[in-house]
Amino acid sequence: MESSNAFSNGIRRGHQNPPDTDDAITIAESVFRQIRQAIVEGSIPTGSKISEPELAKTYGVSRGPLREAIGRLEACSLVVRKPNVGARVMTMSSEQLIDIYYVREALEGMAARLAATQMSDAEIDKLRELLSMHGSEIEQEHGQAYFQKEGDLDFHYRIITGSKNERLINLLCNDLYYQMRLYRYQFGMRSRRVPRAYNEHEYIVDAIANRDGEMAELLMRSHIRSSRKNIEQMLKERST
Amino acid sequence: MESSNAFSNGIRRGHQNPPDTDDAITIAESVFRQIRQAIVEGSIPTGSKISEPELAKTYGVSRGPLREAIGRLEACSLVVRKPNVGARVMTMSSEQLIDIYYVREALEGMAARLAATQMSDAEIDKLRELLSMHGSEIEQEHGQAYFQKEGDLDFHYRIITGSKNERLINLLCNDLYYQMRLYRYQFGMRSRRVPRAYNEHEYIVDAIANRDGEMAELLMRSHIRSSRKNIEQMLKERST
DNA sequence: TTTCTTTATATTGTCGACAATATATACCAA
DNA sequence: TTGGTATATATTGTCGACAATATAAAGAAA
Repeated sequence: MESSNAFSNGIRRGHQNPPDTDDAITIAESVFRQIRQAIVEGSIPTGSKISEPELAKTYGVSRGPLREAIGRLEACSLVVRKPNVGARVMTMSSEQLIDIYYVREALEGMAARLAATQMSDAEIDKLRELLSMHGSEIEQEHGQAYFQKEGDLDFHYRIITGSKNERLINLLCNDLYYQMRLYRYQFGMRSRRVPRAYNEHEYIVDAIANRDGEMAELLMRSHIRSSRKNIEQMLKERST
Repeated sequence: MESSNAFSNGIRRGHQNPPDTDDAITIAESVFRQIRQAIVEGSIPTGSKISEPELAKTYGVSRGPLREAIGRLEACSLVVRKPNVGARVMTMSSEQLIDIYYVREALEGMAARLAATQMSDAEIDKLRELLSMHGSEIEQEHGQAYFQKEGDLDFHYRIITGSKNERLINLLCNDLYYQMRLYRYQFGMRSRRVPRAYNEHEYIVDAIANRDGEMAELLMRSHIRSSRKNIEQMLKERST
């Protein structure tokens, strides 16, 4: 089930969506998105082999565009390919997961810093709206659902795009965040820090609203660092 | 002319090079590297169209592997592709260049922080050697050559790999740094801050040797920020 | 039985040809 | 001449078939 946020088709070009003309959809691109979705949802389990003839039949396409799709999946690290052997859906080791958190800390910290100067007042207002909506959802469902779903990602997504830094946006939204979603499926762990995380979100928005980039970066980094430590703790408990 | 540093064939997998077995080279991969080299060197000028039939003839391969190569070039943003139209070698706008510097500031700052705890004493020693070698080169040639060549990149490269963070390494060394090299060709601007940059490098190594990650990150970020401001200044002067 | 070699099978990599789309040229009307 | 339409050309996207490589199965030697 495709969620309603903006992850679905990646990022458009540039800062403002220009007249959405002529982004013709090719078969390769289409099957790429389908497979990506299947991987992130877990329909194609992690570690499983990507058989070209099999998938070609499944999606009713030739091997040509399929291989191109696999190439793109490899580019965003969702599959790993060995020459003359084939491609497998990535499996994230604990170390790799932690690695990603460090990258996120650096990148999203910068995004928050830039967002503090680049986001329009209107965007900030909308972000506040989103957050308060999340707040009431959490009260209703005792915080279970929100972070399970894509709500948390939605918040981060807004700030990332708010940075208006094309490269930053592409890196985070087209690569890392799909891997994060895959990991959520693979590890299937629930966050125990929903209320704290929500509060941290609020502080971050405050800093951005105050146009305090330095503070926004600090808070975002701390926020992601806490997530990482939470994960590390869980991994430790799990391994004993 | 391929320089002798390790950029040539990207990054191996993992932290230590495992027995270099079975990384069979496919035609697509081979032509990918050739074209990438040509783009970075300027043999294929920025903005020019990538004609599939033409390049296929040039490199003596079929369009199949060539298209795969182009796909990989697109993945690291060296070419930009429009469906049903074709691919062009990327042209970096000033804004895009600045965008990259922000990403580098975040990522390499984190790399320096991690390197301070992850690099072995031996690695740090070697880094010091490299740096002092650079120092004497600068004295000899009055600082002209060093940063023109890949020496500067070499230094940064060491620290990035020193982070031992696979994801970080891939992002920086496989994507961003090729684009930096392309930009150096496209803009063709010489740095006026060679002596200062060299000193900054020394401070960074000191911080790493002291195992002071916090400081290393601060210094690296400051170092890259200065580069960015230098570029911004040049761009301003150039535009008037 | 185990281990190595050899054969058979399947999958990936590569190629050339065809279809679909976009660009360039020629033509006509105003 | 200018503008628009229609044709012609070239390029990209897609397909099916063949070659090269790896994996699985079968057989031989210890």
